[in-house]
Amino acid sequence: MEFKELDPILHSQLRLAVISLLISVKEAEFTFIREKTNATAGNLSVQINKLKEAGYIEVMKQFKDNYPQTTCKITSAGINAFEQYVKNLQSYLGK
Amino acid sequence: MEFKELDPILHSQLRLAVISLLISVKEAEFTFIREKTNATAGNLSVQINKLKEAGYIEVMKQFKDNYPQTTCKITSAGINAFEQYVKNLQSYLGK
DNA sequence: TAAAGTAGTTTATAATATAAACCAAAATAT
DNA sequence: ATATTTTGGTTTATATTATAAACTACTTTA
Repeated sequence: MEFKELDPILHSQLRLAVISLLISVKEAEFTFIREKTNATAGNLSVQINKLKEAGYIEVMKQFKDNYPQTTCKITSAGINAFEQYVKNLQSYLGK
Repeated sequence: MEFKELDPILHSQLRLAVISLLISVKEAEFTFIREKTNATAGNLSVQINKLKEAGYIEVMKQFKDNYPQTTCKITSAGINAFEQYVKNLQSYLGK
């Protein structure tokens, strides 16, 4: 069995959680992601930016009820990267 | 679905590969692990030490045919940690 | 006996993760 | 009305990690 490369963008607990979440819900607000992942806002902000930079998510900023609102949505590149990551990870977990 | 904590000792590509390997072969020499993982010797040396420090592997040093020989063996704590890691990882990969 | 190879370790550096500090505005309490 | 707290973040500083480069110590081969 060969050990496959693990995409360093996804091989991070918080970024993996964010992508995992966005895979299931398609779209989510910053605060929702923060709650689900138990991350600090600062850390989440940084990691969301890296996922955006990588083209794995799309980030939309607007105002909702007077407050800023950041919404994230997974891209097809993000879905692909996640699927490949899971596949490659099998080489480390499998029998 | 809750995102479980991922043991930081195991959530590292190289260390995970080493443990994965040792789960399957029980005991392996440094050079064998190096070949299987395609790691540099320096990096492998450091990561093996961290796994030893964590009590996940046992490291034995001796001389074989005039050359130093480092042999690694997984401990029961290592097996447990790996199993828990895989289990927790499911919360990120699952449907 | 000089050069190249084996089997690593140590150290320096680059990349990452994380929390702390900060910012701007809105809501609330005094 | 104005001080305080809360919301929803971002930026920056720091600690941790991963990695490669340099080094050690010895052996084999030319």
